Amino acid sequence: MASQTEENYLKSLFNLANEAGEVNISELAQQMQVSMPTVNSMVKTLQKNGWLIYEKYKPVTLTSEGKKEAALVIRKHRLTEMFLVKKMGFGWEEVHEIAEQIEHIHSPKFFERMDEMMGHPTVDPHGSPIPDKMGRVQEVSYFTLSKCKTGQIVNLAALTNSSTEFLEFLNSRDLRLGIELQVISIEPYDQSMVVSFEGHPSETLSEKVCDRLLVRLVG
Amino acid sequence: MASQTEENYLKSLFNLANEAGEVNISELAQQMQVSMPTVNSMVKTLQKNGWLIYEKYKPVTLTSEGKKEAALVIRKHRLTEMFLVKKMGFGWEEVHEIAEQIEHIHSPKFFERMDEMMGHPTVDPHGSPIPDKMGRVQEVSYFTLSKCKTGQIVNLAALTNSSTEFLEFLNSRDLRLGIELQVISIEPYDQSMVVSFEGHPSETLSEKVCDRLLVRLVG
DNA sequence: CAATTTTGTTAGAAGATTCTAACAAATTAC
DNA sequence: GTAATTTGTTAGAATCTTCTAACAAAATTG
Ligand SMILES: [Mn+2]
Ligand SMILES: [Mn+2]
Ligand SMILES: [Mn+2]
Ligand SMILES: [Mn+2]
Repeated sequence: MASQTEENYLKSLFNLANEAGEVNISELAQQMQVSMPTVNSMVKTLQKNGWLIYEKYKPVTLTSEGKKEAALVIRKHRLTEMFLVKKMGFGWEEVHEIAEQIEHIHSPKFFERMDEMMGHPTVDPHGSPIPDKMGRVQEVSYFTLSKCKTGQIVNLAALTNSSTEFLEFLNSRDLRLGIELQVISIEPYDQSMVVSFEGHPSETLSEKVCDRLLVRLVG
Repeated sequence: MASQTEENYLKSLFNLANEAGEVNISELAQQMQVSMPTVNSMVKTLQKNGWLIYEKYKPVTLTSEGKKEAALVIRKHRLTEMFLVKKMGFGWEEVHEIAEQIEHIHSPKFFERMDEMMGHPTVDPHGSPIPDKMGRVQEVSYFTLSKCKTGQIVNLAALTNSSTEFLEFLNSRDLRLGIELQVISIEPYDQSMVVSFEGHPSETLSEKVCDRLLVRLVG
C-alpha cells in the first residue's frame, strides 16, 4: 500500500504527465517542493513498487498500475472537495488544503458513502473530473475563454488553476461554475475581455484571468 | 505541533491515566502495541515537548499542556465518530477505525463545522463525553449494570468498552444507548442478569456484558 | 532476605524521507 | 564544437519511529 508520501508523488506525477506521459525529475522536484536528490531516491522506490519506469538520466513514466493508484488518490481528493462544498457548506476556495489531508484516509467505505450521499458526482467544485472507482478519468474538451471571439456565448465549466487567490478573485466578481458568459469585446492591445453575465452587464477580465477559465459552447 | 504518532501516544496516556494521573511504561507499550524501548524513547520526546513529566524508573504523568493536547485529539476523534453516525449513516461499530485516522487532520474549521452541523453534541456514539474546545472533559457519573439490584429500572448511557465485537453483540440484541432496562432477576451462581427492554420482555446478559454497560437511574 | 520475575534502560541498528555538497551527464549558447 | 548552464546522480548525513539484545533496577515471592 502506498504511503502518504508516495501517494502525493503519484498524484503529482499523474498531473505533470504530458501527452507522452513523461515527467522530468526537476519538474517533479519543483512541484513537490523537495530537492532533486530526494526525488531521485523516491522514483527508485516507486519503481520498486511497480508504479513507474525509471532509467538514469531519462524522464520517468507511470506504469498503468501507477496511473490507477494515482487516479484513485485523485478520486478521493475530488470527492472530498465536493463533499466539503455540497454537504458541509465550505467555499470552493477553502477545500483544497483539507482534501490534501483527507485523500490519504484508508477507508473505501468512507469515500463510497460520500459518493452515494452526493449522487455520484462527476466533477469536483473546480470543474475537474472525478476518476471512477476503476481509476478511469473521463475526457473532457473545454477551451479557455481567451480563445473565444467577440459575441460568443459560453458556459463556465472549469478552471486551469485552483489557487486560493484565484478562487477569491472569482468570488469577488461573482464568477461561478455554470454561469453563461458573453464576450462583449476584446481589447487588441492586451487581450483583455469585456464580458457580461448574470447581474454583471459589463466586467473586464485580464488575459491572465481568461486563460484560466475553461468554457464550453452553450447548447 | 504534535505528530500523528505523538498524538496517538498522548491519547493513550490520557486514557490510561489513573486517579493519580500516572501511567507505567509497560502499560503504555501494551496499549500502543510497541516495545518498551520504543515507549522509553517516545516519552523522552514527549517530555522535551513539555507534554509529560518523566523520571527514570518512575511512571509518567501528563502535564496540563499534555492533557489539553490529548483532550483536543480525543475531541476530534469523538466528533468524527458522531458525524459518521449521525450525518453519514455509519453504524456505531464501524466508526472507530475511520476516526482513528481523521482525528489527525489539521483543520480547526473542519471539526468546527462538524460540531455545528450536529448541534454541539456532548457525547460520542458510544456515550463517551466529547471534550470542549478548551480540552475540558465533562465528568459523568454512571455505574455498570452489574451493580444494579433486581427490579431496578435504568437508562443505558454508555459503554466501558467499544470493541467492534462487543458492539456487534449489542446490535444482535437490539441494545442501543438510551433504552430503558429493567432488571428482572439475577442468577446468584454466575451473576448473569435477566433484563427486559422495549420489544425484549426477557433477555439474559452475562456478567461480562453487564460489566460493560454503563447506566444511570431513570428520572 | 535472597531468588525470581517484572519492569525499565541503554546501545545499536533499520527503514522512510529528507537534506547538502560534490560531481557527472545532457542540453543550450555562442 | 567548445563553453556555460541545466539537469540528474552519488555520497553521506539527519530526523523520526521502530526494533532486538543485553543489562539493570524494582517489585514480588517463598
Ligand atoms: Mn496529500
Ligand atoms: Mn479541485
Ligand atoms: Mn489515531
Ligand atoms: Mn467512541
